[in-house]
Amino acid sequence: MTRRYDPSVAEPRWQSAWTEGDIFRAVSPEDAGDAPKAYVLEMFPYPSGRLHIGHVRNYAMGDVVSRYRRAKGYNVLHPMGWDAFGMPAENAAMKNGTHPGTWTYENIAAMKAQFAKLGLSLDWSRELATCDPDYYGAQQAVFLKFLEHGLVYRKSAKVNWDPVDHTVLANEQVIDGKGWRSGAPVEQRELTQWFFRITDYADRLLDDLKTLERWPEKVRTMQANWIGRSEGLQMRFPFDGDAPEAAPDGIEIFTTRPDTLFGASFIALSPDHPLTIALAEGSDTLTAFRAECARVGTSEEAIETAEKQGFDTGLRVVHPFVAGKTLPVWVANFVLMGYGTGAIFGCPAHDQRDLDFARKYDLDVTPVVLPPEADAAAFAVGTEAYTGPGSIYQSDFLDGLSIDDAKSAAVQKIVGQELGEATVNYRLRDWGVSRQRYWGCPIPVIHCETCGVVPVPEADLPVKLPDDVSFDRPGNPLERHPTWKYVPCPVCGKDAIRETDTLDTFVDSSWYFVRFAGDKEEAAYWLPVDQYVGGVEHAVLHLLYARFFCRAMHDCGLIDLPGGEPFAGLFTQGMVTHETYKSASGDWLSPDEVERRGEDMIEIKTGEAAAVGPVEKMSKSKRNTVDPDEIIRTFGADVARWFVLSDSPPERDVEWTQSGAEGAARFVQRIWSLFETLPAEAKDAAWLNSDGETALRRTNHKAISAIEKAIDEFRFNSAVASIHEWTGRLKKAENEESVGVAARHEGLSMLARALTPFMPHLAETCWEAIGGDGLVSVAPWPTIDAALLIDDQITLPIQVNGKRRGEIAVAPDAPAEDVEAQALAHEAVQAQIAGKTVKKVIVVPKRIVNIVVA
RNA sequence: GCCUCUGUGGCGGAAUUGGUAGACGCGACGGAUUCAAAAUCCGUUUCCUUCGGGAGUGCCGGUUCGAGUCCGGCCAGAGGUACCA
Repeated sequence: MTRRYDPSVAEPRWQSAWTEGDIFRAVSPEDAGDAPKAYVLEMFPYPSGRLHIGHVRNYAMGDVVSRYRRAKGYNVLHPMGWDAFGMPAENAAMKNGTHPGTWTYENIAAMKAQFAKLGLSLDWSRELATCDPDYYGAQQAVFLKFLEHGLVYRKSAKVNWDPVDHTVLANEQVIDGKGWRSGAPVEQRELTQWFFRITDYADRLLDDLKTLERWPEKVRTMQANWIGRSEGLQMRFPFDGDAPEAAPDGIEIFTTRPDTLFGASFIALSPDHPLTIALAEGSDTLTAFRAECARVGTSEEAIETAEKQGFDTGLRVVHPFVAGKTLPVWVANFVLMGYGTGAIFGCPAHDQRDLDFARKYDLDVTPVVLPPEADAAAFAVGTEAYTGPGSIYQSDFLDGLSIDDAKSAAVQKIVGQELGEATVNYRLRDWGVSRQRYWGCPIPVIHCETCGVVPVPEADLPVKLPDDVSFDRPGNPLERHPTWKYVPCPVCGKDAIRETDTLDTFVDSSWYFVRFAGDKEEAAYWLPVDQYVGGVEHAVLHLLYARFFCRAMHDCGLIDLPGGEPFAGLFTQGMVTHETYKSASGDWLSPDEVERRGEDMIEIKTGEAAAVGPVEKMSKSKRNTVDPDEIIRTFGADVARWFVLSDSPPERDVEWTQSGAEGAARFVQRIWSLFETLPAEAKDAAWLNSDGETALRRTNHKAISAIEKAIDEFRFNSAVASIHEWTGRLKKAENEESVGVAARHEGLSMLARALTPFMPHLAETCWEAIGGDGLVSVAPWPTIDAALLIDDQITLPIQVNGKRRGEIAVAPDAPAEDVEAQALAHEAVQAQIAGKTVKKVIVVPKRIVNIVVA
């Protein structure tokens, strides 16, 4: 009779053994010998207070890689820390009156206790929290270095302003154009803010994407599109008649389609264009229009999805190519000031947005690109702009040219007329880092009336956040603190004012992995991160900022990372989702408030039927969250880890189900029963050299090979499937007389080691049971005997006209003629081809045979 | 709106470079064991079928001896959209 494996006993026991042995501490470069290094990192968590299953999935994946690399002989660095600044701490402070620091550090303690139960192979000796003055002080030093190197500057930029709460709102806090607390329509305000010159690096950030071979293609594409390099024409349209004072030389526009200049029917200015602002001073209606545009907030999504609105300024500009032709100048809400020059020319026939606008305001639509094969006399544009290929027509000197040739010709002409020149434009904007909030890294500068902006002297760093702040009213507590901001100017000694803005929390996360890696010298050894694992939601912002930051740090001499790439390998994992439930009265129910009875879902408390809703991302509001602690208490950490790695491919979402967790728990016992039933003498048993033994040994070695490949390719669900199949085979072998205990022992010894990255506690117990040496967590990965991976015979499917009709067994290296003959001789195949002519036989070695008949 | 991705049985999903669609797991059903149950073990499980076979990977079309995979066009969902992290 086997005794059950009890995770509640085994897991704490092994966790203590690992901690006592300090086995996950990274070995310093000088002690590492020949071992290659592997820096494995998961995106560090925001200390919200509780780990959720999504975290468990993220860290389980990183732990598989980390433990696997360790077993393969790598010197592994696998650290953990806390992305500890941010808005939720301030929101909690406003709601509960707790200090953001207290709230944050309590959350860190609670989450660290949860981490400990997961059995992760983390090196906690390098733990950091970004809200620790040690960390943000070092960050302030980096900021000042950037400032010194001209990578930081100040300019005016817009923020969402809540006119009732008198506070700046994050985009997230603007809901349908209204402040989330006050409900008041948001306004826009211009503030002087700090910016990082990320656009100076646009070309490098774009070009170097090519070198990131171990990044997902989609992330590289997203970043390339985000940077958005486009070659085009910057030109000006002089005014027809007197120019307004604000734009004496005309209106500068940027276009990527100079080939369609003959189709131009209007000029559109951004509501924030200097000319628009100047015109609004003398026009109440334009002022009102601008205010209307500001209502939607500052997010690109809101601006782009808002209904297209225009305002006719009454001004007209002259067309550069057509004598006597003039174009009206409009202000349009879809033109962004941040891109190009903040002004465009509209060619409705070949741009959908321009067309929608032109139809709404009854502006000319003149097609100038004729689709291939189209008839010039008949071609017309209705409600759909034509953006495809074709040749230029109705365009004087451009007639008959291809789009590309016409672009060059138009640019050349404009250059000749001294109206503009070819330019490269980026969608990427400089990174605004100023935040009007308390819980962030103070920007280490002082504003002096005499000396201007003065950096805080390095000896005075860190500029610490004051603790005595209040959150009883909205706004930045640093701004209204009685003393904090009043300091003498470091240069002249006169009264001066500290900067009260703090840095964007994306700055904190742009270099934490550098900090983990130690001082400049040690970081040069560890960097870049070999495998980074995190959510795909960070594909652009965080991952682009970190790439910029490392280049900037290298260029300032702060780190030694010539390529500038922080993450050599990247994996983006999917979310954990769960069914949602609603009670009869329509309230959200959590999974532990319902139970399944047959086909129906019942609310336990009331006994009433509960409605099962769609599977969605776990969220507090929908109450469809699952607490990892609860899972660990019930099933153990190994089950939680195993389940989140099991079913779905890591890059896709996985749905948490109770039955799936129960299945994983059963599997744990099944594995344990394999080890429990192996006789003690198996360790020293002799080989039988029987066919049965060879067959099992083939399975063992093939399984390890498949698992290795799956881990290398980040297909953990495939590794899990392989382990399932393998254990099924090992279970069968218990009752096969032709299989000796030596082969079973080999299999189990390999299995224990293969399980270690996934279920380390169970693996330790199993390893111990078969008399393994020391801790399996530090045991080397099994060695594969390549000879055992090759089969003598393989099964080949036979198709007739692409339909499978049978299969034959052949040697892997059988000549094609023999395979063909054997296939044609097959009984079922004969029946299919009887009375027909065999036109062709396709033999794909080791794959398939297809017989084509007529 | 724009960028990116995803879509395969009752469910999660598997399927080298285009080569046996449904591995593996969950659920369900049947059986063994048991006084009975739990646990465990074994088996069946894409759909239709006249049992020969036929259909089938979101929808429509194309390329190919052969398409889940490649191409064109749709539809639906997800992530991002620069102050959520």
